[in-house]
Amino acid sequence: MTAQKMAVVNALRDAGRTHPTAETVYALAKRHLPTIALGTVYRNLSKMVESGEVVRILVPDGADRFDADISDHMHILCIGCGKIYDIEENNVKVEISNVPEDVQLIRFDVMAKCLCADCKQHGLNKK
Amino acid sequence: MTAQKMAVVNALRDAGRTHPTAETVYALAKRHLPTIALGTVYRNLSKMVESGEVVRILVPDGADRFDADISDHMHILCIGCGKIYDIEENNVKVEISNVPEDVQLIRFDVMAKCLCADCKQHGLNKK
DNA sequence: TCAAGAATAAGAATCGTTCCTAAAAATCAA
DNA sequence: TTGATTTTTAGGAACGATTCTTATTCTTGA
Repeated sequence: MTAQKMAVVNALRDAGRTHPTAETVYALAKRHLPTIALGTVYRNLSKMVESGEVVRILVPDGADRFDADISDHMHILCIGCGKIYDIEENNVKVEISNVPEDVQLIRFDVMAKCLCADCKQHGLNKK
Repeated sequence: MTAQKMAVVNALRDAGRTHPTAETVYALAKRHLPTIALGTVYRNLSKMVESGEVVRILVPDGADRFDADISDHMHILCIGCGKIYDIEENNVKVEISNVPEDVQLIRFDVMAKCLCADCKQHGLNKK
């Protein structure tokens, strides 16, 4: 646990449920450790994703987002404003049948798209 | 329907079920129209995605893939070799419950990850 | 205490993709 | 048909996100 990794961990904590991009994590981490480099943030985030401490969320036409909440849950992306919302795992059911038996399924990523309440009311916000 | 779009359409037909990247479509399109430019391929693909003639498949850590088969089906990505396999729609079931009613769900993308038969037998191939 | 390995800062390089510009082609109006 | 307007294109520069390189700074432990 280096000071840099600690800064990334703290940044993710500070980000709360906002599903920040690497760039945002970098900005937050700098408050804890002003000398930290963007590359270091990317490297630590990637390692943490690999080790399962953090989840990487792929976004169409945008930078990856990161989630320190590794409890089982999935995400909905608002196509209006780009915000990502959480959905508890037990509210999502995915079933795939008739998969050839020599193919080993590893896992599913479900990304739902939505218009959030704000965007429905006030029209698409940026992005 | 310009000659360039025709070349892209033919390239996609040539690609069959291989879920090609834009770069691959470009290579195939060149056989039909050697002077076509990469930017033109990207532009035509994007238009066709927008108009619903073609499906864009997002891949973690890699270039987008394109699928001229717009029948309802989903995809599994082999994390060993990067190949994408089709799953018929009626073999996939996704359900999301307890979505706040002021949030309007648009659609789901399910990307499953697997180890395909080849990679299970012969170990991870590249990528 | 020193050597060997791991992690870092800084910025260059890379990759996939989009944008820009000038030229060519298609469309339309009279 | 002719000219004007619009659309599309080729080619390559530019871009954003991410990874890589290099030289330097920590760790670690014999």
